[in-house]
Amino acid sequence: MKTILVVDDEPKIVELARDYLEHAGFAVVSAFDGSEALTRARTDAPDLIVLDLGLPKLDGLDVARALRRDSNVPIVILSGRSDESDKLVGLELGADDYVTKPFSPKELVARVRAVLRRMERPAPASDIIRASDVTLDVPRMRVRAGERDVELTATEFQLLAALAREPGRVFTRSQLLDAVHGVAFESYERAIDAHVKNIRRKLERDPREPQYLQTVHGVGYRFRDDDR
Amino acid sequence: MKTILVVDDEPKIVELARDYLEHAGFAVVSAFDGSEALTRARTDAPDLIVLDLGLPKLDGLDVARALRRDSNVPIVILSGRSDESDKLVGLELGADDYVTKPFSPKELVARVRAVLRRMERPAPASDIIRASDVTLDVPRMRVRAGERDVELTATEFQLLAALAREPGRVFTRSQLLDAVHGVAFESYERAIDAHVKNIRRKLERDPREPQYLQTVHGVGYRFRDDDR
DNA sequence: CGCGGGTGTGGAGCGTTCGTGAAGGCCGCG
DNA sequence: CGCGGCCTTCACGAACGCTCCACACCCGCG
Repeated sequence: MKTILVVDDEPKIVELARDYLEHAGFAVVSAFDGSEALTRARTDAPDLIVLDLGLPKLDGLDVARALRRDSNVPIVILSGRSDESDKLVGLELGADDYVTKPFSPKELVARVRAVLRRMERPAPASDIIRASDVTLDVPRMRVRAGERDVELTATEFQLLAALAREPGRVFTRSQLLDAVHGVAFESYERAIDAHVKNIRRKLERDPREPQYLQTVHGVGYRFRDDDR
Repeated sequence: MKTILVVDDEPKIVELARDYLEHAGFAVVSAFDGSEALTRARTDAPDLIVLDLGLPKLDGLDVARALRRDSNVPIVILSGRSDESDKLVGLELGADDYVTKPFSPKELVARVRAVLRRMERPAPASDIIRASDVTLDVPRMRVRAGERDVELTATEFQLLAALAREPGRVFTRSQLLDAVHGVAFESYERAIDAHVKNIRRKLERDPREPQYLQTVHGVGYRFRDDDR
């Protein structure tokens, strides 16, 4: 269950928010001034913070800044006046959403839900290729080998993706050319060798002893298949 | 002029509310039990409903649920008992506000006004995009990078928003054109380059070493992804 | 063990893609 | 009707990376 920290100096606002948020299935903790907010943020580790800007003593802006310094917990701003809020809200402190008073509690709940949903982005599984300890993130065009990030060019990425999609399967140079360009692009097949060389240089720990991209003499290349 | 439907089985309450609401410039229709309330809600299409929970026959709760099924007309609950149970129940069915009896008619008017005001503004569709230390306030079309405010044109803003919504993801020029114009607007794809150049000039600390808008050679562009 | 074809590698060449400044055109505003 | 923004388009130079080559090395087979 997600925990929400509600910060406002007006108890009625806090209670209204608490009612609706708890009813929506959240656990709610509250704070009535800035320093209390910072303490609670540390101790209760909320998943999201609803923060009023007009706080006594420590202003909401300062609270937000302080929070941002060592965490990026999502923040939903409650801004008092809608005119003043124009300049301050969100921008200066990196809030994730804001609601202007007077607010509908239903809207608050909706925005809290929306922000939380936005935060969890587990990247669609189908767009991720895993093979051995190498991970390809296709939409981001990124590669990780173990703990290292690897920078590949577009063609190198496509070539590696084609191989890693079916670990163990052997691909001929011609097949790999097809994967890299569209279909039937006539060219020097040994260009593949050059790409493999460059991928190995960036991907392999010891390029002279390739672990991932294996050569199949007289046929082509394959990606290492762990369970075999 | 706005029409308010007042539902209560006690005529004195209805009259009290009617007096004050009409005086405040609303048209008022009334109903004294649940089924009448549903009929009037359909025929008179009120802009807001003031609903007592303790009704004979068809309970206020059931009325509210029935109303919610095919409309989202705002509802202000009049709860007889001041204990918490009614309040929670009211929340359950998505009331927009509640007033506990005995109530001050002035307070009722104030709440009705507040709820209607909220409804008019179709919820300041606040949407904030945060990526790296760049914040976009979409409804206000504002951008802030670190401590600096950045002025962008409409097209530049949309382009940046599209990229920053999914940090790290690589977009082709064609996809970005779609994001900027409607669907499939035919034009020179490299117009995107010009926009990227202009955004960089305003956004980046050193436009020759872009931190935020990264180019992916042969593919397109992406927004920096801090946490990989 | 020797031979031939296949593969690894560094580097050069060159086409493609990108960055940039500037010019043209559209549109809204005064 | 003129002016100023803004988007688009173009041209040119620079950067990038794909291709291709030359040569060394390796493997497999007779």
